[in-house]
Amino acid sequence: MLAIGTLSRRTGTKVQTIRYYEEIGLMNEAGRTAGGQRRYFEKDLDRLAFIRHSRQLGFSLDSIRELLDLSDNPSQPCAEADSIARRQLRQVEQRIKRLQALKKELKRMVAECDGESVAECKVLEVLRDHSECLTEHDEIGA
Amino acid sequence: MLAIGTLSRRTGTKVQTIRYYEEIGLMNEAGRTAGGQRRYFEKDLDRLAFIRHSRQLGFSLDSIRELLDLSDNPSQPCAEADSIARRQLRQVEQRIKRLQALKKELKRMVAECDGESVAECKVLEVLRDHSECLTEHDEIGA
DNA sequence: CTTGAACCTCTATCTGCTGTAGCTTGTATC
DNA sequence: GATACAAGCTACAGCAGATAGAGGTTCAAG
Repeated sequence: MLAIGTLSRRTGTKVQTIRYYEEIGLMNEAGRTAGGQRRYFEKDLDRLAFIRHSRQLGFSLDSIRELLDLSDNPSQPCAEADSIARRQLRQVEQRIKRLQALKKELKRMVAECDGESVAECKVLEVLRDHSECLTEHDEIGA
Repeated sequence: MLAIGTLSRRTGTKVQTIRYYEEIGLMNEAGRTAGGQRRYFEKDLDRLAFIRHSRQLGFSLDSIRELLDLSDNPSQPCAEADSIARRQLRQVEQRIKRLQALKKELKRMVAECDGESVAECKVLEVLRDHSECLTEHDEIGA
């Protein structure tokens, strides 16, 4: 039987975060000692590791919920898991694209700044006037 | 005199967001009509445009606050604006790096999936076992 | 003068946690 | 068995950065 702190250490997850995952139904409700402390089995550790790893790959908690449901029913075809992963891949690719546009613009901004007074600062000038931008960047980098 | 809806349309900012910016002190408190509605000058529009453009380039509201302060005092040297922009550039570059590692891993995941049953789904398998990962990805893409 | 779009305030919600306060439990050591 | 104290517990507040809705008021065109 594992205490919550053990799961925490072994998965690199904050104790509060584990309790939070239970609260939102991502982790099953843990068994308790007579005194009310949570106790876990190895399978709970595996589930938590799955969640953390998915988070590291950028999946939302909702996507992870779907993936866990699939994982719990091993007889279905895995097309759905595949499509969730592809969706995530597309999102990551789009974010990269947007960030690269931002990077280009920021680079140009700082390259043109010659350290003169704020009055003629290129950085501030560009921020003031979007029309000076060379690239499109209409969405906020999320 | 411009109504809040006009600022909203001309900058692509939701009305609530403009009020939110006022609430947190990014926008100055607007003047009011006798009936209590906000009214703006062109300079407020410019300030809002500056904020939105900075947000599109990924600057945090705190950074924007600093940039606005600088912009309001045009006689100082612009080294500080420059360093804020450079910091932002570094952040963007790091995010791109992390996302590219994720992309690589996700690509491999979906490439190896052959549509068989969930039981042998590569996607789920990789999520279950971090040691199958080829790339490092220890931080969550933010 | 009437209509109705646009405005107002206030509060709640979202994502994904993280931190704090104040108290209780479990376990190792004496 | 007593004691110390790390680790657990609940409950609630807070972060960024908005966004949405309820329920009511104002402005401007016709």
